Amino acid sequence: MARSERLLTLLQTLRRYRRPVSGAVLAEETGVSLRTLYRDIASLQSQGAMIEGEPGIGYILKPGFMLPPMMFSQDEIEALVLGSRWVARATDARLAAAGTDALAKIAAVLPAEMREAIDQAAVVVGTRRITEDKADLSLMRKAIRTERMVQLTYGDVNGAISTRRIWPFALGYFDNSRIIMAWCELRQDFRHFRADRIVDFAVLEARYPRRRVALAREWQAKEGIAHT
Amino acid sequence: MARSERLLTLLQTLRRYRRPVSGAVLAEETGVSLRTLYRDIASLQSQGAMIEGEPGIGYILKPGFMLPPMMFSQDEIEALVLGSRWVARATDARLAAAGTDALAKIAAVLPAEMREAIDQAAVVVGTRRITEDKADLSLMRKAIRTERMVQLTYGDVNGAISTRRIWPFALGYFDNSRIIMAWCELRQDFRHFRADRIVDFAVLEARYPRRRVALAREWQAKEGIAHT
DNA sequence: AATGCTACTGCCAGAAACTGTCAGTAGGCT
DNA sequence: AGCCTACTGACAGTTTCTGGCAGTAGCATT
Repeated sequence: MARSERLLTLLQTLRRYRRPVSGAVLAEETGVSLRTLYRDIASLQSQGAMIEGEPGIGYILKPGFMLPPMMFSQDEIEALVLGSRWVARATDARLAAAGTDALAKIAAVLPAEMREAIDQAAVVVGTRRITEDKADLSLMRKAIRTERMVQLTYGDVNGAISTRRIWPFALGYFDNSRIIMAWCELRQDFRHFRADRIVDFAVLEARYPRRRVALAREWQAKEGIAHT
Repeated sequence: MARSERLLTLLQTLRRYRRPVSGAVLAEETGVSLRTLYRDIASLQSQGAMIEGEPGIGYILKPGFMLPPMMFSQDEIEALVLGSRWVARATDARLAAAGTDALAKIAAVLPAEMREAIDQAAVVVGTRRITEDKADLSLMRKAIRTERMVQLTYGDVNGAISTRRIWPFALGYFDNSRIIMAWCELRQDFRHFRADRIVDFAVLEARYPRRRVALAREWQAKEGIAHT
């Protein structure tokens, strides 16, 4: 197997394990000696892969993804730039920061002329400044990703405060507000919750009993709202 | 020089030339024999680089960019996905298609579990369906990129049709409309033009005498509208 | 039609890089 | 203290890469 392919295989193998893996195991799985494995790890790290190794423990890959080299057309780059810019402007603080970071990473590897074009791009996003949310939406996104139940304290239209347990499966970014879509245990039905009306919430340890994707599909069928 | 670095150098060299370059020239610039250069070209092509070679002509790199391998965090991937999705939904047809393509390319190289998460992502974009434009905005974007003058036939608020020559330097995507920002020769000042009020336009061969970036900066200073 | 320039492929020997083995240092866990 | 682990250096064998050569074929100009 060619070296470059082997490195991708190694990365894939590392991803499979959630706990630290010893170099010996990785070496056997990729069919290579331990010495070479150490060299491969070093090679991946020098290319930006976030692999951490500790003596007595093993290797672990920080969550995230390594993209192999790929080609984007001018339009595609422009779309990525514009999209990231919109994210940076119209979503919650943490996701916005991630959008800015991603943009910076891409800009760093583009030729100088194109980098300048990005800094002062031909495409501009104009959106009303979004309303601020008290709730930490990055936490909510994590709950959605990991399919965790959420204990929600919510103020409805009339200002009445209620507490309920929900199964959040999607987060919608609309022109001027963020909406959490969830199954509501209280109502035994799908409910939408505006982020700016959330008084407080806590992510519970318990996973909800259904798959997020299935919930989203069912909701889509019921509500008939396009969301692609 | 390591092979992988050399390939990136070759790509960079290819970008510098706008006309077809012979393999011999490229071989000398990258400090390698002609035979090896042919191998390098083949290697780049197999990695997705859009390099075209014709006997008797030379090599030419189609516009676009090759991203080297790089690492994105979970949040950054999510930001890119959400951004592309917004682009696919809220901009003109061609840019929207580019956004979808870029998303597909990224999805194709992510591990299966993550691909599924993208298909039915935890983040959803909700935007009012945009109004349709008669004008082909991809042409306008190209005019902006190449700093070409544009002959514009425009209907103003009162429905009065006028024709003027403008120097377009930016395209803004707002909640419900697209706005072309330009220097207007008729008024000798900056003007905004709503895309849905454009009756017709033609990209002229003549380049306008100022740099797009400079115009954008000046406009920004004058209007004081944040656009980052 | 002829000539010159070019892309592209196969072959082979020398050069370079990679790989495995061995030995040794150092940090974390029980 | 003992075990597991990451990590580094040295060296020989192996593999891959590279350059030169020869040959085929497409494009443009004369």
